[in-house]
Amino acid sequence: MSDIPTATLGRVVTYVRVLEELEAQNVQQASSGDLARRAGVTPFQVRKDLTYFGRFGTRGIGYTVAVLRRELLRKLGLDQTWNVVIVGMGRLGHAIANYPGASDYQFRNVGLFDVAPDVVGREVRGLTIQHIGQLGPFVASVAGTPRQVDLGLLTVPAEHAQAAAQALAAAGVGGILNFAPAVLQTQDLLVSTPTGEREVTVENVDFLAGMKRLAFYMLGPQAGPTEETV
Amino acid sequence: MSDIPTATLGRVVTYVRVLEELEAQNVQQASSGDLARRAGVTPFQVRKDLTYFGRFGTRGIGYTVAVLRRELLRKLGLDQTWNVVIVGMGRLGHAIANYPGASDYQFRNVGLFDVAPDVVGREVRGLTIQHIGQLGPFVASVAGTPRQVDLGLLTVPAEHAQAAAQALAAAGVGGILNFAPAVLQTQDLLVSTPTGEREVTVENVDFLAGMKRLAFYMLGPQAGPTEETV
DNA sequence: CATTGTGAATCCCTTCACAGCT
DNA sequence: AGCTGTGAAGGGATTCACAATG
Repeated sequence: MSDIPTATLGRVVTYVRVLEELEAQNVQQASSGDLARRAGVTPFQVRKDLTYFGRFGTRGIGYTVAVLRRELLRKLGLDQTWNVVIVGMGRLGHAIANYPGASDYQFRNVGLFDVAPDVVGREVRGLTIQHIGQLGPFVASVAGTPRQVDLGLLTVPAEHAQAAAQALAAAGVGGILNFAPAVLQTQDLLVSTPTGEREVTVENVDFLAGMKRLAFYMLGPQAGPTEETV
Repeated sequence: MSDIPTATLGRVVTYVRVLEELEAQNVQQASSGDLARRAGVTPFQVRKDLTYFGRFGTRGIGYTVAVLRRELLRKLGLDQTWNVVIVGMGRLGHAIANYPGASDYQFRNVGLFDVAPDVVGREVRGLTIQHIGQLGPFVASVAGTPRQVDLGLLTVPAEHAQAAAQALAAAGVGGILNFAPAVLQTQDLLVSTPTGEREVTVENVDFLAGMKRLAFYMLGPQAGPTEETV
């Protein structure tokens, strides 16, 4: 399934967002050029990217916004519900737990975890923050598909990221979105699946790195590339 | 200056972090293999990436941690102070304003902005949140180098991102770190420099997109690539 | 003798031109 | 006539092999 270039995957996620904007504006048809302009890429790129997922357009006309959106959501797995836990309920964890739009797209917070005694027990959006030690038993107790808890958001300080990731993998969480400025050593992060063990999948979101890249561009005489997605 | 591949730039920022970890552990020498392991890349990649910035190693020995770190920081512009404003003081803006480690690396918050009357006037870490209308006059009043305010962090809702970005560019802020799930149309975002006008430089940090990519990988039978940096 | 620095080879992604539909 | 879908060309980035060197 994953012979899709990761760059393409990132852009297709953007196209879905653009399609939603168009739908909200009651636009029914859109050409690759329309999508390209709004997504900040070339029409060639849009068409090529879409071919990885299927054939959705009508020659001479373009794409039907609602159809393309629905199809892409399905192919991306965003038409189903994904259970999410957050590990690390500091300010960032709180911000994300409360983020509007995270509940769109079927991402459902089902558990919040931390180690600090003064944080554990507090309630956020109807969920009680649990101690990280409860992660394993909690995941085992959740009913869901395809696994019980699909994604873990890691919002702990960098020095605890590896240990927390280990706890997530051990609990059976298959994908980690890592907000900590640290490189997770995935060879240690094994998660068991029906077909055996595999390394956990990690995506990093590092805004400090983004600031540093920006700073570097600011150095240049005529400053670097415009628009660069992390 | 910027004939450096953006992929390389992203990794070099990671190498700096790795070098800091090593320095904290009192490690004095490190080979490309050592760095590679900790950064999650190949030794080839480390060496090739470093050649874009200069020659730092000793054949047969490796790199001197302190020297390589210092040199890279200098080349990346991270040995100087960068003035930062945050536009959008919701939960995310607050989390970032309070983020520990953002003050390392010479990123200094100098101004906080929002539109909501109940937010304007509040104090965060010694800074009073100002109304977005004050952005222009405020930037003009700041003394700094190379420009007065170097970076703007955009943490407003997606539907206001373009307008807020416009305000930042008009005020003379040359680089924007965009946290909103929206594609900024940079052709409208012109900032004046000593050598004329140029488009503002934008980096996007989109954690919702990261979750969606992860969800897609979770679909695959044996799940996609491990470690993928946004 | 271990490790760097780097041209050359390879691979992958982007760009393009155009054939194929509607 | 217009726009999609795609094989082929082109360009970058990664990988590699090895010469250079403390």
